[in-house]
Amino acid sequence: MFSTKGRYALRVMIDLAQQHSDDYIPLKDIAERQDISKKYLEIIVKELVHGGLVTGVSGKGGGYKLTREPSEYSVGEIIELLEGSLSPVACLAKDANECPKESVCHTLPMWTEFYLLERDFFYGKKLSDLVES
Amino acid sequence: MFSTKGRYALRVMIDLAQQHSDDYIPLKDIAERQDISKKYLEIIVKELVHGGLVTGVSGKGGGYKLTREPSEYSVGEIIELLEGSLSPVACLAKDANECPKESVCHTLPMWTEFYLLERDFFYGKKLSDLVES
DNA sequence: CATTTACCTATCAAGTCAATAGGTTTTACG
DNA sequence: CGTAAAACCTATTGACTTGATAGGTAAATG
Repeated sequence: MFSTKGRYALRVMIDLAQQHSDDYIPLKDIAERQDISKKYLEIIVKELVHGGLVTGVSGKGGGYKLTREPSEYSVGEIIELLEGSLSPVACLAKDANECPKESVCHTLPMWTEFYLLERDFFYGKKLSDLVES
Repeated sequence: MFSTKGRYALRVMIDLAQQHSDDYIPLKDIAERQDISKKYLEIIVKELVHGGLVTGVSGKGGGYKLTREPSEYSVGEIIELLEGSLSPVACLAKDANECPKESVCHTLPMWTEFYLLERDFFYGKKLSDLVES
């Protein structure tokens, strides 16, 4: 199951996409609209900034803004940034050390197949798809 | 990510399927072959018994046995029994209380679509498919 | 009656989750 | 220059989950 980090990040991104204004949007406004603690959102938005998905500007009139068009974000990259990996099992995650039983594992082909399916699905979905619906 | 409970359960089921003997297989043997703590497997196998996927017999000569042919088990039911649900989000899980924002949720259709995809995948995969590979 | 096995209850250390708390720095505006 | 608004930063917390371990009881076989 996906945690709130990935799901809230998605909601923040959708919220920003819906404003289609060139202004910076204060986190306070997003938190109120989405009914999520602003303090908790800070943690999540920080990662979005570090990942280059949004830009933040301090001070009065500041806030956050998308760095690209909504159609240029995939849901997969947003979730993967916050959740770490979409992999169903640890041995397939990017930073995994190779499993010694890999060559005799009866389940690895299935996990790999599912992982590809999942990636195709979430990288195929664009942020703009969610805004419109 | 799936936890060890679901993954170990799958390995136990595969191990049992591979014995294709009509004898009961002691958990000790399975634990040694799979290199998993027998004590920990007890917890997992108990749930397989309660779910009716295997039968257990106590005493000398006892152990565990599948209740059906390997081709009659789907991977989905095994994982779902141990992991609780395949749902990517809490609001889609079986015992979920209805979300008040359901009607305005921009992500629910995507989660639902993914959930169906996932279920199709794991219920389509049979235990026999894993044993052969 | 001794051995082997499943079966049962409880406990535990470490980690993760979902926040909260309390600040500092940056910027715009009057 | 001062003040308000905003991002940004570090730390902490309580509850829960994970992945086991411990120590027994009950059942079946020879």
